[in-house]
Amino acid sequence: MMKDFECTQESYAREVLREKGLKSTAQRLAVVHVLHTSGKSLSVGEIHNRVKDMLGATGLATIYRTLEMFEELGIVKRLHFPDGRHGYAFSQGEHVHHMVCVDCREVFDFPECPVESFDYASIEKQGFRVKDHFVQLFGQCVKCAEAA
Amino acid sequence: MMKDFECTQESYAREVLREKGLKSTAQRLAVVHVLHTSGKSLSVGEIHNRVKDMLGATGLATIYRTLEMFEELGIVKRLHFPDGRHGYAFSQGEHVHHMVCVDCREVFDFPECPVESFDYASIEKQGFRVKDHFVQLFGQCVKCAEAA
DNA sequence: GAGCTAATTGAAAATCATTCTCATTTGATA
DNA sequence: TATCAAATGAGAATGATTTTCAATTAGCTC
Repeated sequence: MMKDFECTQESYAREVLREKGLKSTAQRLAVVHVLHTSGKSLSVGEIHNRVKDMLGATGLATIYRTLEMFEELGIVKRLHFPDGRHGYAFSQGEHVHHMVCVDCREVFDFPECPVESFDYASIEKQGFRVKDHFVQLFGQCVKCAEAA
Repeated sequence: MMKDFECTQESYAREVLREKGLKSTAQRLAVVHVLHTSGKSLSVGEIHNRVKDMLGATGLATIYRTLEMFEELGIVKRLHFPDGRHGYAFSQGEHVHHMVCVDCREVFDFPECPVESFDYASIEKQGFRVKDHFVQLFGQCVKCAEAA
């Protein structure tokens, strides 16, 4: 039970989990595997289904718990879609932002942060202290552009 | 029934509604009023409560319908919070982004768009055509910084 | 101002998403 | 391999959102 599908991403997750004294369960590694190999962002339900394909019966609550934990650990990133839905994508801890194809939901990284270089002067003048930011691009990927 | 609380923002909303052939109902104008005067982003439930204070019994579904419609019309903007919740803020159609105080949820605009000036070259090279973006800053406003 | 009509609403049910509870199982360590 | 806290599964509970449909109303027209 477990292994078979081990790869760099799972090792990375194992490492982060160990550091925090958390257990590397089959379910948790399966979530990493599913998100990493899918290449696109997935909804909670999709993740649940794919994990069930790998492991058999798996509680939905476990998926929720795992995703919440992984987000805090920086292993996954929650994405918001224009239609109000959201999904999760694998993310190896670094500061990257994502572009999402609105058609196929595939996720692409762009490591240059558009906000990083932005001059906060006018904002800080109002006394607002910026602590974090959320940036996400929407568009259409090559494949979907061609298909259209 | 209606009026009393008419102001520039309501007029603006009326105008947008008329242009689209939609009706300016008391409920719709109340949503505009509530969002505009609150100055901060509100959850659907908060909006519902405040509208009920103004108008008496009002269906929650109407609030949902109104917010969805207003978002399409550019009258309100949906904001996402780090904890997964979301809220709505008044927005007069222009392209602005928002900073949200994570403590009091007050919303501040910043009209300069950090992404606008960003060089998409490396992205477009991948064939990805950027169509829209979502940018939101999180931080702490003066009042909350002082209170802490 | 009254009448007409399509758009809008309220209320409750239905659906969908998320969290909680608790008995059972399992990973990590010794 | 025995131990035990951590993690899981199943389903109930909660919360958010959408749908349905009969009743109401805004925006005409006269």
